[in-house]
Amino acid sequence: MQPSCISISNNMNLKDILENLKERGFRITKSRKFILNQLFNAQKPLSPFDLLNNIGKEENFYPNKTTIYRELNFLEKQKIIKEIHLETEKEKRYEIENETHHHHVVCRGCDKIEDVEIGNELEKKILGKVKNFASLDHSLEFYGMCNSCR
Amino acid sequence: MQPSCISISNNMNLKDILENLKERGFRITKSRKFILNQLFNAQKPLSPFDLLNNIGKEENFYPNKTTIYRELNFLEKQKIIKEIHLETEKEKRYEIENETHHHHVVCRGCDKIEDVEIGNELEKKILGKVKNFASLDHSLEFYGMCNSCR
DNA sequence: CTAGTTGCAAACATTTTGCCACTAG
DNA sequence: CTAGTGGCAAAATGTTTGCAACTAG
Repeated sequence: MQPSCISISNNMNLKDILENLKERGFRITKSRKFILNQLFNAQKPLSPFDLLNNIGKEENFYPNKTTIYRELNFLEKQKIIKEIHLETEKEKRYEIENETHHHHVVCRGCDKIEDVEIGNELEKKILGKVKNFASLDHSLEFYGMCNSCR
Repeated sequence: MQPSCISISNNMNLKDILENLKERGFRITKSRKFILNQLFNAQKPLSPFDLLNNIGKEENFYPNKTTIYRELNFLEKQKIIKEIHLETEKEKRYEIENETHHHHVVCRGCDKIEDVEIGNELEKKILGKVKNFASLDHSLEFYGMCNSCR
């Protein structure tokens, strides 16, 4: 059963998200809660590898690698999480979608990742530079050396 | 023999680049010329897959897959080409480095890729948004539907 | 009960490595 | 001649698939 469309309003918490999924016929499972918990508590976007690594640290529950990948794809399709591509690594990363729009800066030294907000006005100016394309989306990420690494 | 540092000045042509490499102890080989030729003539950044596909179309010369990857890495290290990451695909793409700084817009429909220039002023404003990081670099790519696809 | 979910093994796609042979200069 | 380069097979990495078994509601 795949209900038509989804609209996760901004700033939903973990409980709301799970509730919303349940109403739409999906289940609340351990893996689902595990991944969402991890992403909600992480200070930065997590990769499948990160998640696999964190398995078993909090409770003795050991989901399979396949489950992690499948669940991440599912949550992305539901627009609950979003994919982040960083040039400094080949793995994808994911973060909770329902946050204010932001970008990231990655330290080339220690791989630290911080959020960067550039403001609505600048965002609009940037998008305004592209002509003849509709449904325009964009990715903007920064790479540099943080204070402690240089 | 790996000479210390390189500075490819802007707007070098293929001959200059090869000359520069030769002076620094590297060789002018068929694979090297093949890849650079392809990248110079392409209308968009090329992936290893694209290059492998174009093998044998112009001359009967059949470099190995490994060679393509190795050469791309070499040329990138020499700052002759640069890597482009597009969210719509998992392969890396490469383009000649010595062009004016620009970004890309990718059509989600037909995968067409066009260059986007946003101007020095805006570039500076964007970089100015990141504090406490040095040697700051950034990637900015757009994704949307082109006129013919929507 | 039953559709959604999981585990396992195996397949896949992309990229890298080791090692030896080859070649541009 | 010799360091730089290339070919081949195999490994490594990250992700997906097929299928049968399991489970939340």
